[in-house]
Amino acid sequence: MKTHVLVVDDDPGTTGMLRRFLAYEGYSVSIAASGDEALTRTLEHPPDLIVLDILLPTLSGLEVTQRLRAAGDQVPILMLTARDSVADRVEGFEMGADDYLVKPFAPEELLVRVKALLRRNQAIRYEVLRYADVELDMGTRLANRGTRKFVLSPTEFDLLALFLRRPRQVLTREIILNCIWGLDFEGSSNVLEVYIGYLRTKLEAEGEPRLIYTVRGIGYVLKE
Amino acid sequence: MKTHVLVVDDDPGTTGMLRRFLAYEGYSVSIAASGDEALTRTLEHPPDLIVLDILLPTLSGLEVTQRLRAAGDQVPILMLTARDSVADRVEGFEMGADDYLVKPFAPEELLVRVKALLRRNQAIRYEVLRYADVELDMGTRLANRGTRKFVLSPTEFDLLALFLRRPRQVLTREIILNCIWGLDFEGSSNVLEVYIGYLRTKLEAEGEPRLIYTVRGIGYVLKE
DNA sequence: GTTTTACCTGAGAAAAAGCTGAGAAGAAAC
DNA sequence: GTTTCTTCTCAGCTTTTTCTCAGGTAAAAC
Repeated sequence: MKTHVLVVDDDPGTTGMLRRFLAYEGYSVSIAASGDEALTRTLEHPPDLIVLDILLPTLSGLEVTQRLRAAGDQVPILMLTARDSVADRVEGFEMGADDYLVKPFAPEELLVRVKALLRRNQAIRYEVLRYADVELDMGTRLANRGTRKFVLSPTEFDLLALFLRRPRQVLTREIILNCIWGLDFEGSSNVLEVYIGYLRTKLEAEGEPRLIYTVRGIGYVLKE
Repeated sequence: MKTHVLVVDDDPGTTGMLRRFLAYEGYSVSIAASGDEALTRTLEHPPDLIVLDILLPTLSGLEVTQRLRAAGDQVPILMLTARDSVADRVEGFEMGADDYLVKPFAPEELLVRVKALLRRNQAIRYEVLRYADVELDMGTRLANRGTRKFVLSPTEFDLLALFLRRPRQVLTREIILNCIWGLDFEGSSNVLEVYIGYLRTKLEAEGEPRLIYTVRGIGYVLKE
């Protein structure tokens, strides 16, 4: 399946050029000429990347970005600006754009940035964490131990991911609390114990051997 | 092994100050005065974090960042800018810097950001302490003498670590009590003797030769 | 050789740390 | 509006760790 790029611009010259150029480079391309057309197309057929002009009819590129991010859409966005307006650039980043390009630009320059964004995004999207017979797919958010699949709540998921990124390392309670709950000090709460309990019942069900060990007075480890 | 910070600036005043300050805070510090020196040093001995001035001879901080990121290096970068230039800031983030600080800055402020970046990246390096045939892994918290593994309680662990950091050196009872128990004076307690005993039974089990010797009237030594 | 001092060690009390079931409060889905 | 899911707190319980005590042993002093 080809990587799909949505190009949003109201100038037919620009869109035509980008369509030909990106198609030639092996991408499948669709075009939108206005802000709300961009949103509609994104909902109908989510692209892998959006090239988005700032100056658009109906909704500006900034507004499109803002709405997509508000809806939780993480698609990489490459913004195009007519002039090198620092204010626009800053605002764009604030809204959640991932990169910028100033018009006029050389098509090769756009290609470099498109590739960089896709690489960055794919690396994150398709990461699967593994240790022993445990797998955690960061894309689908599914977990399994051997053939047994199980689902995790958001916090359980983050916690397991943290352990899977540092197998065999003892993670101190302090580090875990800080990474997962953002707590800088250890209060009187015992959330951590509770969530370790939750994770164990899911991770070590059906009499499977222990994977999360407690290191008394320090924290916990993931190990065989 | 200490966390390693590379400071890149062409002003000897700044680098000298940062070297002393960061060294005092427990980091190992190296200095580069130009952009390509920074790249060379990073390749030779990858640091855990880079403090990078924007204005540099040969290659600017922005270019250094760009090249490192292009090479797939994910090391956290803290940028220093002479003035609060929004354009520089945006460009810096675009290139892949992780945080920035406007000169002049208070050293404490830098420290806060350095710590935050290191924590975020979890670039905490653990060392393995060794003496004779004893190993103590600070990351996994596993101890072994030769092939025999054993586990230690938190206090036993701290005590053994203290000895392993100063092999062959006599540690006075006063120093040990202060380091491990935070006691400033020697009360009527005999915790120290008890814990030396615990450590010996674990460290010198199965007829292995003595490693912790008592120096009567003074304290204890770790030696062969 | 005896006394004194410092240290060792077994037993067990006290304290700390961690586990788990029950359930309240809030958020999200229906 | 109701139901479900998620997060978090609380309280009782279990386990481990820490520390004290008391009697014993070894080294130094006399």
